[in-house]
Amino acid sequence: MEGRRQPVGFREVKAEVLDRIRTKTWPPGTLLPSELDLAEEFRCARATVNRAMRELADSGIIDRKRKAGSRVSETPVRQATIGIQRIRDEVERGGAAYRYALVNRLVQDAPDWLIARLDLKSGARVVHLECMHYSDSSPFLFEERWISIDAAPGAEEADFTELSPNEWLVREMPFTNAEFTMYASGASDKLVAFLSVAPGEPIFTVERTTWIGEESITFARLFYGRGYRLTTRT
Amino acid sequence: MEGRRQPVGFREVKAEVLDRIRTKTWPPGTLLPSELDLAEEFRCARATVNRAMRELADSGIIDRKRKAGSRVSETPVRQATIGIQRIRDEVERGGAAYRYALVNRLVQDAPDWLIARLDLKSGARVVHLECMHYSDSSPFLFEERWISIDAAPGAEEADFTELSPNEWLVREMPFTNAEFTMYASGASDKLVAFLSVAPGEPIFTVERTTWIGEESITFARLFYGRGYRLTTRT
DNA sequence: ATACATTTTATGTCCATACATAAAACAACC
DNA sequence: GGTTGTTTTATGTATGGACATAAAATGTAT
Repeated sequence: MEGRRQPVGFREVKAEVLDRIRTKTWPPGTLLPSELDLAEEFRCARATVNRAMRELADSGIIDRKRKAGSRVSETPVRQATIGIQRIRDEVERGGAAYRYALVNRLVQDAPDWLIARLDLKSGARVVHLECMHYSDSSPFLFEERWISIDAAPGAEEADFTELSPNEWLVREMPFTNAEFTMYASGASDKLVAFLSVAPGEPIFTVERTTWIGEESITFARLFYGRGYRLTTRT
Repeated sequence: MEGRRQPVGFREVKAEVLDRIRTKTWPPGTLLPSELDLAEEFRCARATVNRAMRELADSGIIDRKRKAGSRVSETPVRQATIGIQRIRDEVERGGAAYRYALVNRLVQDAPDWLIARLDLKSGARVVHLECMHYSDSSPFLFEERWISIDAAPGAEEADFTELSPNEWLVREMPFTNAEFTMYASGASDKLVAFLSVAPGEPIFTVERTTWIGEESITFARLFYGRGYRLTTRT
């Protein structure tokens, strides 16, 4: 007879299931035991198994379907997460001092490509900004941004000389939804000047579109300085 | 008197809390009501509120601490997720035909930088591979890869002429942990030949280190062809 | 005042149960 | 055969209760 068992939590269940998958006790495609069976095996409540399995499903390791059960994913689509933070925080986390400078500010009619991208009304007006972010006085990134005045009326009054649009938006329109696109581009003449790079030099570039609910707020293109690397873990 | 209320689920709680944050009923920094209070307000169980709040915390919108309570995050670190899949699936998802070719295969002593990166024993042997992935016969990406023979003995026998190391690893060593680093690099002479690009042309590059548990398996450098874009949403 | 011990409290987790729901499996029918 | 309705079942979620735990707040002794 064993004594009092220590409580089995969802972490243990998750770890054990993951281990059986890794060691191919349950190879890809296997139909796993039902939550009820697993709960019985681990001597815990079904809710505990459910949470473990839900988290495994969230990270793409198993696929679940009502009635059909859970099976080990055959074509794994693993979810890697990137932590997106303010540019200031990104710089300061590296131990450097952050500095910001507004390069250009302009209120204009939204160009057609922007109307299409943000799904604006034709003739909508936007604030167009160009700014620099520095890390210890060396160029960190050049930012090109358009803000919809309809969606963010305050943007027309804000002058963005002290506060970067990045921080202004985080303060005024917090907790939006965003889409990020990353690619490599070659440095244009403008970037040569601002980022101190050679013409055509590879630039890590991020485009960011931001919505609040269904309404689009802003589109930004971020050109990172030489040597920038973005890291993430699964 | 109202009739029978419809059940309030964690989704509704989450949406309502999110809405109050967005509309600045609860601006950044606000200490939110306790789970018990929210459960009473929404007339649901605390577990329901707990799940809603846990998911908000997971996505970086609120910060939670025992006893201290939950507050709206002031310096939001939003989590964006990237779906990582097999290169074949990535190509085929774009509607193109996938083709793979092994360029070079070599068993060698691990170079020092790789020993450091994968934390290998000194003198460890690795399989070094170079391969091409095509999308509809146009170059999609050039892959440089090293696989630890200690961690994946089968790699010494596999010839990788038919099956790409990417797919071989997914099949043989599924469900590993990985770290991704993305940056922009300039095309080297080798890449000029394989990716049909100009010398120095900006190349979106990904480095991927993979572990199974604590043991590192493989390191890969992926050079994507012209025009590649990686997109993610929060 | 400072250091240490105690209480309080909000979150973290687990449990047993219940009912909802989607989808597979089956049966009945044409 | 094919179509349609019914049953079964595994997951999805809600509930109320319980105890664990971390950390803030408070009290106590030095």
